[in-house]
Amino acid sequence: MRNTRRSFLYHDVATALRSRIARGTYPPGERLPSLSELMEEFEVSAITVRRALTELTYEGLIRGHQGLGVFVKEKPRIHRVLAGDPDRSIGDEIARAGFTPRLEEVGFNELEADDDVAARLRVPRGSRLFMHQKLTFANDEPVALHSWWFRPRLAKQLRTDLSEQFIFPLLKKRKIDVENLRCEFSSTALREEHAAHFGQPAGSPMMRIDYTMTTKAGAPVIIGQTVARADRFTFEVNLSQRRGRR
Amino acid sequence: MRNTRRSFLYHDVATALRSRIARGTYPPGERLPSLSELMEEFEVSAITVRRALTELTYEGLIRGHQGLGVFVKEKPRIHRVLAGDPDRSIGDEIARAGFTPRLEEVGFNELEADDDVAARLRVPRGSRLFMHQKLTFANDEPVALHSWWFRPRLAKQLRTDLSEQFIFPLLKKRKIDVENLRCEFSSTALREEHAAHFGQPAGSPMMRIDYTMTTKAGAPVIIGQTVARADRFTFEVNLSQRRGRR
DNA sequence: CTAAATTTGTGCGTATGTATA
DNA sequence: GTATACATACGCACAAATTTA
Repeated sequence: MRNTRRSFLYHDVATALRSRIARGTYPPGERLPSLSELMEEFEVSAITVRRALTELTYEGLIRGHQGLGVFVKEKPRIHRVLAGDPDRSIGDEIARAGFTPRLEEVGFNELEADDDVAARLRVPRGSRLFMHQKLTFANDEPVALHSWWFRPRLAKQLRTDLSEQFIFPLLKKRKIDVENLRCEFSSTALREEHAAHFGQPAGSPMMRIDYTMTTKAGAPVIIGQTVARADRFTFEVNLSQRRGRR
Repeated sequence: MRNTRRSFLYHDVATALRSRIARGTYPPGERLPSLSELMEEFEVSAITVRRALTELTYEGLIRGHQGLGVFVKEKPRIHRVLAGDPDRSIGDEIARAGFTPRLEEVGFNELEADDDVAARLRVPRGSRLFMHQKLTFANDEPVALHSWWFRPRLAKQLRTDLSEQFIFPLLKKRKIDVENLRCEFSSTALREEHAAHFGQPAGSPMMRIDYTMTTKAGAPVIIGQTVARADRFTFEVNLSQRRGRR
């Protein structure tokens, strides 16, 4: 008798608020009624309203500020087209969404390949590699963290420009031709080690894209990863279907 | 003074549990200590443990069963390669992940195009269209909902096979050639109207892919959408970089 | 078959901390 | 300093699902 899903209070409240946001009763940027007002209106306790608000926060619909109130989030997403025009960078796309883009190098480190990276780059475990990490901001809010792993030679070749340029335009400029780009999209929770960069609690919903750039022969050249705030991004790819690419 | 992030109890508990799961102290499939045991160990109240568990549930790490306990989720993801080999369907990929795939038609309806669909298919608002919806299961658990919108003519042509076949192999069989496939990846919360299909609460983290199939000239032929459980899927695409595709 | 025990899940009342106006 | 409002945390009660006696 699993279908007799009785309803729960917090769920009803969350649903009601969701629909008000969707239909514009609470438009983007506006403040929601206070906790105590919502308690009165729905005739429930604080913890029930709280739980409903927590859910909507996870969904990226609202954001609370202590002492101020809870606000409906502005919705424009950054629309990132992967492997599109290499002259159009993620910076341009952030600007198109109406935000001011900024770029900040987090680190450029030498390290030894762990199991995961070694397998993806097809180098022996423990090999010397370089990792480059960059944060992108939209209106001074960090929205995506990009990590790239290079073999030493390529790392030295690109080092100076990496801190100021995005990688796709850079590769084009340096005439390093990458024949194939494999992207793996998944959805994760913000990991503890990345939480500080985003100023958000570990566990926030994130999108993750793992990149593998390969030569024509299929040998991996560069691997990378983007961890982006799930509520701020849409990623687009265009696939042309000319004969089976296998 | 925003950097003096004092720590919170529920956060500390969540972090501790997360790391135990990560390092295998609680291996996949195993039961976590009960609420009251965790309360004792961490010397916190029930509500604090509860909130930590709620977070891990949102992250897809654990799953609770009333009367039984809380269990670490088995992690194999279904790895879906989009526009890869058209002979390999999502069913095969579910099987590869170690689950039994199943397919269930949810509906085939005539409807009038709303604003969103009309714009994407480039038909007048209110045009007659057909929508086809299918659920895919892995071990009898619904994991993805696929929706497709067709113009009437195409809908009639494909109708009979749609309930039993996946769309990519079907198009190949019928020699309907689609020159370009645009995929837009985003991350959303499970909507109220879809919650019943998945037997999960509205707001659960989902991945969403919007498809637009176009002819060489760029005219949209079929549009579709996949809503998939974020914790169960990885989507892969392969982009070859031969000359700027614009 | 029934009853008790265990365990998760929902909900209330209350207190305290902290950020903002 | 004061008022407001969100955020965290405690103790308690009860409902629902499962196992065990």
